[in-house]
Amino acid sequence: MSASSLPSLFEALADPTRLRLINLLAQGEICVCYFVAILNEPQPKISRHLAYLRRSGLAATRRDGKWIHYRLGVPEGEAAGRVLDSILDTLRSDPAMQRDLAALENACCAVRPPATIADAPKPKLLGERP
Amino acid sequence: MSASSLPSLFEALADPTRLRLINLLAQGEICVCYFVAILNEPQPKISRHLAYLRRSGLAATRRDGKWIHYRLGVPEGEAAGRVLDSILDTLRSDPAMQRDLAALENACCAVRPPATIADAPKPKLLGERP
DNA sequence: GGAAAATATTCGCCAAATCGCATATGTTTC
DNA sequence: GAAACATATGCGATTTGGCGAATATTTTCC
Repeated sequence: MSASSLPSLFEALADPTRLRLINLLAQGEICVCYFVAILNEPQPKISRHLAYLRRSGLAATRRDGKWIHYRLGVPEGEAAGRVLDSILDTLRSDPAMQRDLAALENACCAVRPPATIADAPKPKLLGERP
Repeated sequence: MSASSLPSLFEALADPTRLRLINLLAQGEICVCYFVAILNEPQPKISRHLAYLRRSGLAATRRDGKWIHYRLGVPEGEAAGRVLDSILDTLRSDPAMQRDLAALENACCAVRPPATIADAPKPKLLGERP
């Protein structure tokens, strides 16, 4: 990654909604309806911010029937990876972000998940204990 | 630093001119005319971006007669410090940024410095060999 | 094939950021 | 105190970004 691409990386990070999305994406592969349910924001808003992340190379998608799963797309370059890692670290240390992560865990493993994500495919979280 | 302040941190970093300024500021305390000379941009543009950095807490100033010296103002919070450190690291690894640093060294130690900074106070660079 | 569900996109509007240019402010010097 | 210098700020124009509301697209299900 050349420094000429750093400004656009930071533009992508300069929005509270996108930071929340990135924080969740760090957990693994998650489908859109989960973001809508957890952030509790209008679906078009979520979709626009996810599209922004995809355009900026920070996210990638996989279609699965009518669902679309998002995952982190790490920007190329070792140094950029370190930047992103420390950012993810910083996010994890924030209470509001921890609340989002807890809500994700909750939605994943709930016996009776909320109606909006009732039959959505479960996220594939990284580093899970089997 | 709470995550609610992260977006504004990233907004501050989301500009090529400000990244160049930050890269130079990482070297120590530098007065404005050096930035103007090294970046080779209009003085009001430099001044506005420096003011932006100051407002966002990333820079602090010290008046010295008619000159004003800028230095990095590290944002509070251990995690944010790590973010900033890795960003500075990334900047250092970029060729264009390295050119700026070389130009700074050059301007500092030149026998005949360019007229625009001829009698400006020399920057106080950190970690210099005495 | 038509309804329903999941996701994406368009549109109009408003707030904010950047820029170039001109000008103001503060400081020194003679 | 007036001129010269270093730095900051105001202004108008342009661009960009985010939002809500409505709508389009793609896929499944019956």
